[in-house]
Amino acid sequence: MAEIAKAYDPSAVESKWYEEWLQARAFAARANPDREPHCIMIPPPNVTGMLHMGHVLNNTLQDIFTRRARLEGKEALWFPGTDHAGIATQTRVERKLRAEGKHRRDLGREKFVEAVWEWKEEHGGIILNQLRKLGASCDWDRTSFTLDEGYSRAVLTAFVELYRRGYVYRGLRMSNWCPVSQTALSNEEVIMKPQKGLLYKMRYEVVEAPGTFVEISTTRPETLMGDVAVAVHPDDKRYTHLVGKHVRRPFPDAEIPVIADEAAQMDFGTGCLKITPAHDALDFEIGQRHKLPIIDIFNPDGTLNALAGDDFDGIERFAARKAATKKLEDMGLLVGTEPYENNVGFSERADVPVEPRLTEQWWLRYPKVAEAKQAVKAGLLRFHPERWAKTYLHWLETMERDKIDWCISRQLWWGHRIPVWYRKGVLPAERDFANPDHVHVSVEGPADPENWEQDEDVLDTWASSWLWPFANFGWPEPNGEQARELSYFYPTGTLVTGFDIIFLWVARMVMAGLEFMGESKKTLTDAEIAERLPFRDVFMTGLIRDDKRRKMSKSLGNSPDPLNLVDKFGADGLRFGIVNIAPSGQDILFSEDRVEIGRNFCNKLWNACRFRQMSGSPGDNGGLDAILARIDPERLDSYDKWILSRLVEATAAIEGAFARFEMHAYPKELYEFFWSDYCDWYIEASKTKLRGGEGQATTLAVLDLIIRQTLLLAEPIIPFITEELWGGLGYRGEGQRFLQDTRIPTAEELSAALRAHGVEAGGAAAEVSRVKDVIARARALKSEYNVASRRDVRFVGLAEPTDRAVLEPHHETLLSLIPAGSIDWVDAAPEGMPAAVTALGTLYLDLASAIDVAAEKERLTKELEKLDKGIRAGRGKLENPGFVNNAPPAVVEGARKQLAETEGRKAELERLLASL
RNA sequence: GGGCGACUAGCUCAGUUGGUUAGAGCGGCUGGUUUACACCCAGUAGGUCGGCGGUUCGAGUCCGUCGUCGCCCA
Repeated sequence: MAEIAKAYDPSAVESKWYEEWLQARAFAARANPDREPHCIMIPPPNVTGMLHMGHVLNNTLQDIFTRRARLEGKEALWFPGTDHAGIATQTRVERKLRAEGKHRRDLGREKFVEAVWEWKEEHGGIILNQLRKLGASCDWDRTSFTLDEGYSRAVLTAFVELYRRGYVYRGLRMSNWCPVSQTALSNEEVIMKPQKGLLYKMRYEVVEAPGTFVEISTTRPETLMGDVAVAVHPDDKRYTHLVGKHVRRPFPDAEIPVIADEAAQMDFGTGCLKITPAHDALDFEIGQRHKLPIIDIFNPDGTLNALAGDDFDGIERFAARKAATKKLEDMGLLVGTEPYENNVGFSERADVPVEPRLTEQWWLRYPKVAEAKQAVKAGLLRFHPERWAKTYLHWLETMERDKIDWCISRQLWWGHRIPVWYRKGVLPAERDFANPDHVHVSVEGPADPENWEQDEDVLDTWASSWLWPFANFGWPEPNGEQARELSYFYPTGTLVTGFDIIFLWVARMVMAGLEFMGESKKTLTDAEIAERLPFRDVFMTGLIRDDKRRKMSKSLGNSPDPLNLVDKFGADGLRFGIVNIAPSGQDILFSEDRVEIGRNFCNKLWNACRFRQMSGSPGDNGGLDAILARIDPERLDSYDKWILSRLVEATAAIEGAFARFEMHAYPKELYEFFWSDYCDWYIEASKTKLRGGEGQATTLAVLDLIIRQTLLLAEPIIPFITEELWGGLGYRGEGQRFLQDTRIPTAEELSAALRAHGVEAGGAAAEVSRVKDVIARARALKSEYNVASRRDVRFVGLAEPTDRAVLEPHHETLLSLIPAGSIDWVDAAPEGMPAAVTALGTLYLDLASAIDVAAEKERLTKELEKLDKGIRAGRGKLENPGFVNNAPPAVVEGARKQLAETEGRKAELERLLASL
């Protein structure tokens, strides 16, 4: 590096290095028996999606895990790709068509799908390029897409296999219908939202007793045309006499029975429930129990049909609600309305209320549910933070208990078309799924396609992405290399994802892995579960919100474009910032000023290296041993030893953070060590030594050693700046291209290397902390007397000989760090000077002007009060036999020491006060 | 209705098997262009750790209970 600029400018550095990494294929990984495998599968973003802050956090974490693994000498694969996002993508293309006045049906299936592919080629992959800007170290040559040919084959194979194994069936059932997308949805794609609406109270006349009425409450009067009964609770004495009788449905005019069913809640409204089996899941069940007819009054697009009567035919459902209310009112049947809040299911993509609708769909009974639970219970699958395991288990248990199946068919064209063919000429009503002459299910399709018609529907996107961890390695028919990779990289290491898709994706991937990664088996042992799991650890990130706790959304305009943030803070700065503010698994309150710390840290790192460069000519930095060889252990002072032991500690702390998946602790530890300890104290203390003299070479080597390890510790989080500095300061070893080609020394290895070189780093901490105390108190005293900025002040010191002996070697450092012009040690307390009582004696500030006795008294008294509080606490403890007898000796000893020190300071303060 | 979580300085959060006199960043205030860094440095104010009770020699940390807020599932 020629000369380091004053401020770090990320933009040039970042694009330069990313280009170099790509050129060198630095992120390529392969099955390599010489190394431990480490594999992360990217949660595939929507192919036409754009990068948002959630992606930034999520992918930064994946990159951190991947880069750290590389530095640990593992074969690290981060597998990238995108999913086809059925509804989202299809909707976007349909919107474009609509702008041209066209509908997808005008194009026909084939042409429409072509149009979507064109859209995908044009807009797809943007998000992957955005990830490159972030520094993502994916093995890009592997970039996968869920509609790729090989991947599609896996999806169809899974369907066919599950059909053969009895998990997949076709059924006429209540499903969630999105009137905008006009497709069924799974439960997981329906978002419950509390809605403020009205509870309509209306009355139906009793047929057998004209002139008498029953009152019914409903939130959806527009469905009354589909009513087929009124239900009351069998124990409800108010209505016992009506059960078996009839009420009049006002329009279309009909007599419908009053039935008794336990599902009717006595305390809801009047206790009378209108039953509309075609448009409510509960009503459907009640209808089944009582063999009631089903009247579907809705069209697929959410308008009403002819069955609702001429008045309503073709009317949109919310307009119909108003019209029905009006009509009830006109007929004198509307008793009243009251404000009411209830939960309404919304389509995740289209954000409109879903209609419960009776349709024929393909369903999947979840496989390996027991094993999916066992995986967590046996500790084979771990969630971080751990509590998500409860959410996961709870969902699986509900799934099992309520026998909730997964609706996997979608009435779309963009996706994997369901590999089922129906014999032409066989009417749907007569279709026998057990008869292979009627229904053909296979990946290849029938041998005589002219006699068959393929199912129109496609599969849910999640029914393809749940195979992600193994379909990407060529399952079900991996070629030789893929087979080696599958057995090498699978099960993958850590899945990094948001808790919002724990059911949609995480739990399903687990079940898919358990079902397919190995021969078909009904039940699995723990050992088999361990082999088949798609990943061992699931790291859950929080949701990013704005600083007012609102979700980030386009409509609110509170969602910053990550690339703008990259421009502003650098990719490194953004990465550091976002990980630093992300608490473990909780919502993250994002604001730009909270990310500044990342940019600032990079600048600090940059300038610390700049300082090193300006402090002396480079030495051999080509490896840890080369640097150690430049250190003369005899010349290390306590500051050197202290910072080296802190380096080992920081290395260990970061190792611990990774081991425990405490990612928020990682940037904090780095920051604390490098900024607070190294820059604020060590560098400042080393400046006197760096001015020249025999120790200079050793000090420079210590700087080099600290920076080297810091760059290695920091690279996973800030890869660009570390790469730049790594090369610039000559750390690149023989034949190495990048920082990542170096193995990071563990804390143990580092401390062993230091010991082997004769450096005993431990033991200096206590001394350094006392010296720091002296400096801090001297600075505070200066500040108190408004001479903080003066470098020439004189201090007079009074200390026990042992304490003075400790301070003696630090004389120059004290002068430089306080700063002070001189410290003169005396044997008797001087008069008329304000004083600071430190851990190593008392320092008097020699002021030219007279001391303000009153102010000094106040200051000392205040400090005395603080000490008294501590002394009371300390004595309280030590006078308590329970504490002395029960607490660990080290704790008791610590308390004694502290009390003694505090009492010593107190005595000194009292003496000072008395002397005033 | 079932479940999960949060409550610590003005704000956002650390605080790992209970053990010094509870910390950081931002913000506030004071003073500083001392040749690494104003994306900086030094100093400083600010907290009955949501309330109450319990266990313990010792509780921000464990247990109970109440309160407030958030999320998930039905």
